[in-house]
Parts: sequence; C-alpha cells; structure tokens
Amino acid sequence: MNRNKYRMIYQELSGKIINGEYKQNEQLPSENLLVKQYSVSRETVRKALSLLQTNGFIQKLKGKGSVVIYNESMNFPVSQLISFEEIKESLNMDYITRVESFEKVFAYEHPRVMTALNLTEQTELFRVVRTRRKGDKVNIIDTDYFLVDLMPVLTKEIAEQSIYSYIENKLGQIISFSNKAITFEPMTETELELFGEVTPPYAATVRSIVHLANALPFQYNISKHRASEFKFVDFSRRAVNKK
Amino acid sequence: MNRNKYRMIYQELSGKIINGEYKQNEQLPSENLLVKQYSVSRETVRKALSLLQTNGFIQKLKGKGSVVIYNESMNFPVSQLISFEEIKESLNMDYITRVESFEKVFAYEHPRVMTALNLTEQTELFRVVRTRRKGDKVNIIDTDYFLVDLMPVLTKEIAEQSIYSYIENKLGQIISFSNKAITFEPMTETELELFGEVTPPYAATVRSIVHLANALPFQYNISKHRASEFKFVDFSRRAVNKK
DNA sequence: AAGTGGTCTAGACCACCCG
DNA sequence: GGGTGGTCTAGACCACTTC
Repeated sequence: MNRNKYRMIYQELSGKIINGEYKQNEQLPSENLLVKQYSVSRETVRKALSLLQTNGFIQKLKGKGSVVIYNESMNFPVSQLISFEEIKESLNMDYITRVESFEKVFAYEHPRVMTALNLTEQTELFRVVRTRRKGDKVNIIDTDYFLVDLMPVLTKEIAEQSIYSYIENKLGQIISFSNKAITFEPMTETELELFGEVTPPYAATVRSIVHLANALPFQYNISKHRASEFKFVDFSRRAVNKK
Repeated sequence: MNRNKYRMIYQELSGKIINGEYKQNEQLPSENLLVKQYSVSRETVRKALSLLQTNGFIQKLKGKGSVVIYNESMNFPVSQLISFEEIKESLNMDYITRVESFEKVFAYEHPRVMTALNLTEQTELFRVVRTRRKGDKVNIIDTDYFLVDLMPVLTKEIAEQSIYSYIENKLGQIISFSNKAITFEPMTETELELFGEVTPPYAATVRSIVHLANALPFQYNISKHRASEFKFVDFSRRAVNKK
C-alpha cells in the first residue's frame, strides 16, 4: 500500500512499460491527460514522470511528449541497489544459496572494511560468506560484513534467506544508497577452491558500501563472479552541469 | 550562463561540496534558509536538493536536514555519461589520444552496431579507433561508431580532440543518456598488438549505446581497458518500488 | 512547541513542436 | 494557434526530530 499519489502513478506506469502495455518508442499519455485520469495536480504527475525518466523508462521531449525508451534487453538493473534474492525472483533464476562461513569478527581484523564503514577498532561485525550455485557450479561468492549493533540476532538461517528482507521487514530499517566499485582481480586460492576450475582465474569483483536512509554505512559487500560470465548493465544520464 | 534558478542553486551547492566548503557529514542550510538566501520558492530549492541527492552529493533526512555524503575518494563518476576528454580534464590526467583508424563503413558490415542503433543496412557510419596512451603504454582502446547523417564533416582532427565537445558546441546537439554493459573478454590479436604484452590477455570491456535528447541513438562505443587497471565506480539508490 | 523535510495543489508564464 | 513539456510561485497540511 503506497499512499503517495506520485509513487502510485509511477508504479502503475512503470508496470505497464515492463508488461509491454506501453512499448519502446511509444508515447505515454500527455501530462494534462494524466492529470485528468488520476485527478491530481500537474506537479504530481510530473514527479512521477521524472522518476520514470531518471530510472531509464522514458525520455521526455519538450513540445512532444514522453516516449518509452525501456526495452527488455536491458537485462535488468544489476546496477541498482538490489539484493541477490530480489534479482533471483525477478529473473526466475534457479540459484541456490549456501552459507559457507558465519562468524563474528572485530573491525580491526578487516582494516579495509573498518575504513570503508568508518568504524572503531573494537566494533563487532558479522562476517558472512555465501556461495550462489546453479546445480553444482559456484557462480558467485559473496562476502558480507554487517554491524552487529544493528541486528543483534542475525543467524545462519536468515543468511540463507534474504538478509535485506530481514533488515527491511523485520528490523524496519530503510536501505537507501550505496557506492560500488567494479574491478577484475586474480582469484585467491580460497576462491579457486570454491569455484573449482576456472579459466581465466580472474574474478569480476564488485565491492559495495551500503547505507541506510539515515546515512549510516551498515554493510560492506564483496561479490566475486566468474569473469567469463560477468555482465554489469547500467543506465546513465549526462550530468546537468553544462552551462 | 544558466537561467534556471534550481540549476544555479544546484551548481553552487555541488561546487561548494566538491571544494570542501561543505564536508562529508556536515549539514547544508535548511530549506527555509535557502529559500531566504536565494529569494526563491521552496519547491525550487527542493528541486535543487533533489538533484544533489540523486547525484550522490547529499542525503535528506526527514525532520533533520540535508547531510553531505559525497567524499572525494569516490574517485569521480566513471559511471556517468562523460567523455574521455572531460574525465581527463577533471582528473588532470596526462593521457594522449591517438587516432589509429578513421573510416566510413556501412551498418551491415557491423551487425551488432546495426542492431544496437536500430539502423538499416545501408546506413553510413564513421568508425573511429582511438588509443589512450600514458607515455608509450596503451591503456585504453576506444572504438566508436557515429551516424554520418548527424555530422557530415567529422574529421580525424576532430577525433583527436573531443568529439563530444564538437557535437554539443559545434553541432548544437544535446547528448542525453546511455546504456552500458561491462564485461570481461579475451583480447583479439589486433588488440594485443595495440596493447603490447598484457597479462592476462583479457580486456575489461564497456559497450555503450548513447542517445541524444530526442532519444535518437547516435553512437555505439566499445571501450577496452587493461583488466588489471580497470575500475568502475558507481553510486546507486535503492528503487522506490517497495510498497 | 518549533523546526525540518515530504506531499500536494491551482495557477501562471514560458519555450518548443507541429499542422 | 493549440498542444506539449519546463519552470516557478505561495500556500497548505503532514510526519518526523529535537528540546
């Protein structure tokens, strides 16, 4: 249930675009029409359309209208802040998650994480290593660090399901934004063991620092993929800096 | 010269954040204060702040204010739609661009490009191959395809400078958005020749389809990087889909 | 209670596109 | 000239934070 009018309109329109009710290169109804259809003010309609535009669904053309630019082959937004379970669901993938390691550690044992999350040495962290398998083949190794203070009762069982769902639905926290870096790195021996034979022995590595809505950094994630099968898709707009 | 009030405010505030006048974790002035300072309505201030938020400069906190989350180590947005010359300028890099090849081709000779840009077989394209060198070392190979119809007078000399600047400043076209995909691919023999010895013989590959403001796809770009030196940085927000 | 950001409205004027 | 999107305003009510 979303009581915001502009979000409701956003969801209805984005849904219709994803379903193919509005296809690529087709026009959306004009703003004035949407104003009448939804019985809202024009600024409210415009808020919904702006969201569609920044998320890559439409392009607004001055004097003409809003045209759909989304097409399915955009392969879905790995570039969004989205959990593995959510991707799995939206793409109907048959991956299995296995928790390889689940422990409490101190921040100073993982200096890179300590720096990234801006922690003191004695801060306690959960360190969770999970593999994502298709059949017998390991495709992704995820290593996550979470603040113990934020979720005192994280368990291995929760980690097998969706930790994000736990944070948002059980803990009532709002996950908001992240910084990511993608690199290609030689695999470590541990990684080679988990992956099995891999050529080349390189991993596409995505490191993320994830923040809550109150701007607190609460998660550090390292996601390793077989390089040969990795694909990161992104939608971006040119900055409005130009004078 | 930007006559839009909200863009002026956006630029002034983002400038102050980049300069360090507002530092990470500091508060921006409240919306009401900004209304008074700039003598504009609150919605105009809010438009500027929204832009700062979607571009990763601030996080707005209900009941509290806007806090700066930008920090320099974000290493600048390779994830934006930005030309190599612009990156070079903003990071003070000492790269040299060399045009390795400059020719006119037909779309049907490059089927992948034809499909991506949605062209007919006989459409003419410029195909430009450029290397980006630091000293004698080739770090990036860029292959670009542009619509001949759009810029009948593209020359090798322009390609040595910034083609984006040419398109925007000379042709008056507005570059607007792009789809990118990042993959990890074996190098071809041509690429190995240009790069020289590389281990591993794999390239971090970024393919982009770039569109103008009228939604016309006009450029297909393939950017190959030495895998060992590649780093892609991204800022993303969690989607507002949640009910 | 006072201050902050979030949503929504009704209306205005403008620039752009197209027939 | 009529339709479309872009910008801006003044005011309203709400929810959240802080004291």
